[in-house]
Amino acid sequence: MSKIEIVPEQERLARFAKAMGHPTRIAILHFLSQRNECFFGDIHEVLPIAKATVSQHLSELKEAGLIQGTIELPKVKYCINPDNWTLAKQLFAKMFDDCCPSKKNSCCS
Amino acid sequence: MSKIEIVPEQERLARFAKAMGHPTRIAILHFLSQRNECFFGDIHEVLPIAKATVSQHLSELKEAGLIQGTIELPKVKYCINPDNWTLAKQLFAKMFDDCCPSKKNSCCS
DNA sequence: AATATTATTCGTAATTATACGAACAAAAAT
DNA sequence: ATTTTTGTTCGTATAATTACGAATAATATT
Repeated sequence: MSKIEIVPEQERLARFAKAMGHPTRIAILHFLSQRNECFFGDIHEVLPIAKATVSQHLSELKEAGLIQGTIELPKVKYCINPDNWTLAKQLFAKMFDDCCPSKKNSCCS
Repeated sequence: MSKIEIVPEQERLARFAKAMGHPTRIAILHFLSQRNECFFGDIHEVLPIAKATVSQHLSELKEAGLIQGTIELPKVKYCINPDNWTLAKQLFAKMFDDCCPSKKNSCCS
């Protein structure tokens, strides 16, 4: 049997998933998705955690590519990264459509 | 401003995402999605890691609910958990549809 | 120049994740 | 009864994550 080779697309999907793998970061993404104006302070204000921790979570989301931040002194404005958001959406959809229960002859029959 | 409350649905989504947040586990899910028969040995055979590690990754996926394992002595058969697979698919889709770039007046305009 | 505002980075502690080989468990085959 | 087959669990080492307060940076305001 040939070995599994993990392709870049799978690495990317795992990276997106990892970034989404914390309740606070899901909450941040949801919050960002509901607002036009999204400054760091707004996000921090509604979360029960220290600002250093909020900043860390935002970094994780930013490094994964799911959000982007722009400096608007003295504030920093965050928002969803639309291109990568679309990419992530597609990669997840592809993954989930790859298999059951929609597909016949699946392992889940 | 009211505080964010993380709802169970978001906890569940984060749990799914966390389980998918490793390239090896993405590869395992993809492998399972492509096969009818999925024994532990088949999975281990195609991965370049120790069986103890494979078992750990399968546990993580199982505890998150994405897969299920049934004993067929002396083997263990793994497959996608169809109900939770559908749930995960829906939760991710809902998350990604919640926001841009499909939505107008989004934060990403 | 000094102070205030805003958010990141630093330093650190505690927890969790990842990986391995060895030991173990359970039943089938000899 | 012993051996073989198949996976899990144990013990352990290393790395990464999560969280906090304090320190810092960068600019605007006074």
